[in-house]
Amino acid sequence: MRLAELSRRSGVSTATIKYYLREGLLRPGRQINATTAEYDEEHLRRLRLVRAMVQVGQLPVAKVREVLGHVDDESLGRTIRLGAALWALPQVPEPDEEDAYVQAAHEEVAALLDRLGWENARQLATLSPAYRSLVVAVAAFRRLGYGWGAEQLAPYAELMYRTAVLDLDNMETHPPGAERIEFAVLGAILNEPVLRALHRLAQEEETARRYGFE
Amino acid sequence: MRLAELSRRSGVSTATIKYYLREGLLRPGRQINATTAEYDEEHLRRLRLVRAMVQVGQLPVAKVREVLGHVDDESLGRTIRLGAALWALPQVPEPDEEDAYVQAAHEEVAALLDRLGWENARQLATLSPAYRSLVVAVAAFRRLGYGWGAEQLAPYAELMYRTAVLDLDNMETHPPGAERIEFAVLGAILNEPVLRALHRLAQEEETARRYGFE
DNA sequence: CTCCTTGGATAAGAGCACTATCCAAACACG
DNA sequence: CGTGTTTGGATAGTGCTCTTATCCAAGGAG
Repeated sequence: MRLAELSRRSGVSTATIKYYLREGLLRPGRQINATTAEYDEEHLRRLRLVRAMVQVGQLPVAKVREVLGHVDDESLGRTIRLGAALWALPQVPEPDEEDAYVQAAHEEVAALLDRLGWENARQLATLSPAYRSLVVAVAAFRRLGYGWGAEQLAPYAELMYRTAVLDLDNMETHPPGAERIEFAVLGAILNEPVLRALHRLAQEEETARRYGFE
Repeated sequence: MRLAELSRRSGVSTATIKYYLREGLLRPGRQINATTAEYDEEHLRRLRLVRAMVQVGQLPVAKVREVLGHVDDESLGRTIRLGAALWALPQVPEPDEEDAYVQAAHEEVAALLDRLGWENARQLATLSPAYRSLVVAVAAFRRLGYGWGAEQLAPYAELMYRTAVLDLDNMETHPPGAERIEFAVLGAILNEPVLRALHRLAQEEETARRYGFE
């Protein structure tokens, strides 16, 4: 298939496909001659994956390249590859460690992990971007005068833990192999919009149940 | 307090504060004379709120203005004000209703709501941006060949429902009044990063438990 | 009186995701 | 054949957003 057909079947303009090729999100097609290149189903699939990440997952193009780079890196073990891909996801800006609110949030989050018995997360704490993101968010709440402590966070954390269990169960229904990582990464990226949407829908439902539409 | 002090206490540069003033995110200070204006604690609070929305909540500045506009709109009832603010949050792009994947996703999501007995959400379906976001995300999965059906979504939805119950319980611990809406909106916006971070942390924890670190 | 600071207006910059324009090579078709 | 369209690659430009820089006249501090 040539570029024009790839464009038609994916619904992405040729100009944008060229852009993705330049950015290294898509491998170049098999060059037939100076002015023609041939693309295959794998390109189409990859292109749809990129689109899903960009449009639904709201990932910046540079991040997509980084994530796909980890997914494709054959030199790494599977778990590491997945982890590396997930850690490459965009995060909130670096916290200012001098800030008193940030320090308080640090302690709060550490206490939360202890209370939950998340030993592994506790060990990864200084490294994990998710940990830092949590600290930043908790600090933002505190700065505004709302106390989010381990006590309030714990029930949310329990629910998220059960969500993560679902995620991994889900992943294990797929046969191991190269595309399992792709599925896992895709899951991690596209699950979040799904969860967010479900969360907002649930909020609407529960608000209506409690207070009606009035 | 003058602009320079507002800047110092909030950690936001004077240039950026001026920008927010221009954009109408911050009410102008009390004008003392031609070259001096006086700001108070309320300005500082609002500025921190704006910063939290922009930096932690990742809201575009235009959305922040819109959301705050709804929060401040005294002419509306409280529930409506909250709803309007939440519906102003950024969503995924409009789905292409012609697309077969989108149509299939529509049916899947409708089936899900029926199965869950979310009558209110079902009624709001055509209006709610969250519903549309869900449809888009599910369609993206299907386009890549992964079937996300009502069956797989239901357990996630249950967990999100319980999260929403926590949200509202949490909100009700705050005394009713003007700032309760601010708290609710803030909660809706800043909760999401918190949930996302907890979710990722939980994934890391569970992955490590199942597969170890390497 | 002098020098620094203030707030407002305007312009400038940087980053991102695309999009439009050219171009020469190559194929399609009457 | 030849003529007109299509191809992929290179380059530059667009529109948007958030933020910063530059000017400016008026005020205030020492």
